[in-house]
Amino acid sequence: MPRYTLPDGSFQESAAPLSVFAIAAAIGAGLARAAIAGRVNGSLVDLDTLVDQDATIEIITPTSPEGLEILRHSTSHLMAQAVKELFPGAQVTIGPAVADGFYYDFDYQRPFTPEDLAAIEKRMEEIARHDLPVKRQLMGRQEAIDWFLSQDERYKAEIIAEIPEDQAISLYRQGEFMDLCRGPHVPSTGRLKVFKLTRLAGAYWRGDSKNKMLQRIYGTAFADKKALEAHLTLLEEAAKRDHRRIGKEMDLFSIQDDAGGGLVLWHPMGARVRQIIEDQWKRAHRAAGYEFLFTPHMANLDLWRTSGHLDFYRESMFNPMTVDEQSYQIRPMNCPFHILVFRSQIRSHRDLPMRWAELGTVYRYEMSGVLHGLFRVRGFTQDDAHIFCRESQIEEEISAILDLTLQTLRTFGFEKFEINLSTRPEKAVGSDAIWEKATAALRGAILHHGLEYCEDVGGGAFYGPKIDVKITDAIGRKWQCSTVQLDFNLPERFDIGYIGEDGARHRPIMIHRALMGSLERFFGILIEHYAGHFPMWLAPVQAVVLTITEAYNDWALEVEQKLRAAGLRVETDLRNQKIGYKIREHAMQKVPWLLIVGERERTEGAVSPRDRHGKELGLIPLEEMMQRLLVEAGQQG
RNA sequence: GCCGACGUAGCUCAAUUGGCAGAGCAACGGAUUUGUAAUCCGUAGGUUAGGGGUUCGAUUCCCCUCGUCGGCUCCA
Repeated sequence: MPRYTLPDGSFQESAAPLSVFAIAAAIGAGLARAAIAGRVNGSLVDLDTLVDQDATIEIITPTSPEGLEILRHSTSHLMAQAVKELFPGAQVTIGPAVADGFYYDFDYQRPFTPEDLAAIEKRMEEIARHDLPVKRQLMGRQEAIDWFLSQDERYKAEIIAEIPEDQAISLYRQGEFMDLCRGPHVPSTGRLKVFKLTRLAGAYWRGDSKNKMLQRIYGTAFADKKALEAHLTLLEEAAKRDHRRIGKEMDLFSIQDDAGGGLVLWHPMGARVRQIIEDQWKRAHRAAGYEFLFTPHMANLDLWRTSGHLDFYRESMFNPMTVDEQSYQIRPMNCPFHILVFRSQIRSHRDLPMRWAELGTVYRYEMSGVLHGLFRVRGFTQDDAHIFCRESQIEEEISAILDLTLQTLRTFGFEKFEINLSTRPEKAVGSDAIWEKATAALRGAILHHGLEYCEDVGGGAFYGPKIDVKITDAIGRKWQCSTVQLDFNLPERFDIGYIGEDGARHRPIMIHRALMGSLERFFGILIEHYAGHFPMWLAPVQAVVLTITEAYNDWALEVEQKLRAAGLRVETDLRNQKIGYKIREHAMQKVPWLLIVGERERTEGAVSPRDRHGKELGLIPLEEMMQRLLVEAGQQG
């Protein structure tokens, strides 16, 4: 008599073994209707799985993250079936659920077109309407390979051949369509109601550019129409916030062919924001005990040979240039220079830790196809720093870095963080002991801050463990900017050392870290986070004084001059235009405050402010408004 | 780099099956002196990304180059 324990701790008993579906039905008719799969003792299974012994059972519905993933995975099968019906020669390859939808890769003799997409979607709806049962079956390895080969599905046969021996081969059948899949899946195609094919793309078989290019069709699916619409709205919102578009509208920056792809030109308004960011950064670093360095943009190729970049970073570097018969390399990183500064004299343990920061511009070769606005460029400025310290100082230093990181990110308006600790990969330099110690120190620093984190086992770089911090923006997207990375390699390669208390020479620990990562990318993220509506302290123009007519130019200029003298970024618009026209123009430029001046304002030494939401504050004496603006301009975070 | 889509005035977009390349905004000139998201009139603005081909004729069809956009690990 199996006993089924449910998530709430209660349990169901049954005289005979029940299927997951039957258990759901026993709990409630509503749950049975919503159920698409189950979790039995922690493993996801199909609804018709018979549970013949005691087990913990959870019923999966499309509203849970796992349920949604199953729904999307099943929708990708539905799409594959539609494609096979419409394009019989197409071979199916893989079709997983991904972050916000699913895809399926096909090999077909000709490219699919947007019209094909519409036809596929229509056929999917038809198949869904037929409500075909989706049935799992096991098959012998060779039998499965033979079957797929008989269908001329060579990719599937290849996949099966690589499945570990101890794993069962399962197939899912819906109508005439049968696909290799681990499952689980929804019980029938009728459960797939809300889906949409979104785009076409090329994708290499197994993501390897040496392999054949397949055709990927992306789609998404949701539990209900409302969720799909919410998703589409989010996409629209993201498009509205696109930093490339806002960057152009607000004249912040450009990237032009005449200079080259991935090379950013910061226009005056963008440069203002950058300068504010840099000033803030410098203040915070001074307070945190950093010194600043300036180092060259290129160096003798030998430096990069010594650092090892020439070996392990070559694909990301521009080709060297020849100067006086010597090879020079434009820098992809700043670290070797900081090492040279360290090595320029004998260092004592009393000097450590040394914290050296640099807004260092680096150049990296990115394939033309991956360049993307400010997010993926070929030249960018890192808010880089290197800390040289003793082993015993690691935890304290990392802790201080985390402080500075979170403080900085909060200053720019980010509140939600996700922390990742990456540990020793298989191929690594440095002794197990040092890895062990360092990783423990990183962990300790994270815990010291009471932060939650995920551990990415084996995800570290070969030269040391690292901590990455992801931020969440205003519309819920995640971005990784900050990274703190221990390095056991470079100190070794450059043979740097310090004299310890014992009079012997010791190897310092080197920590690389960047808070914003790339100023260009961070600026792009800020633009999208705020949708161009920068808070006062970051806004390139904080206020514009608008005149009703030319008669008030004198007062407008006086207002501008006074606010400027107080340190505010203010402009005047004296143009002979209607006030509505001027308001519209500066509102579209997302200026936080518009100060309107006319007869009444001049007489009373006042302004009539209008905020960025269109709210009019009425007549306010200039002095009072100036104080308000100064207070707002001082607020960060 | 590879696959696909795209490339028309500074910007946003038109131009029937191949038949004189257009509009709005912006710019410039003039008028208007205006009270909270577009005042009116006028002027100028183009090697239709670049190159080649087919054609009596190409923005339109074909080829090449350049660029932009969406993708190219997310485990059957």
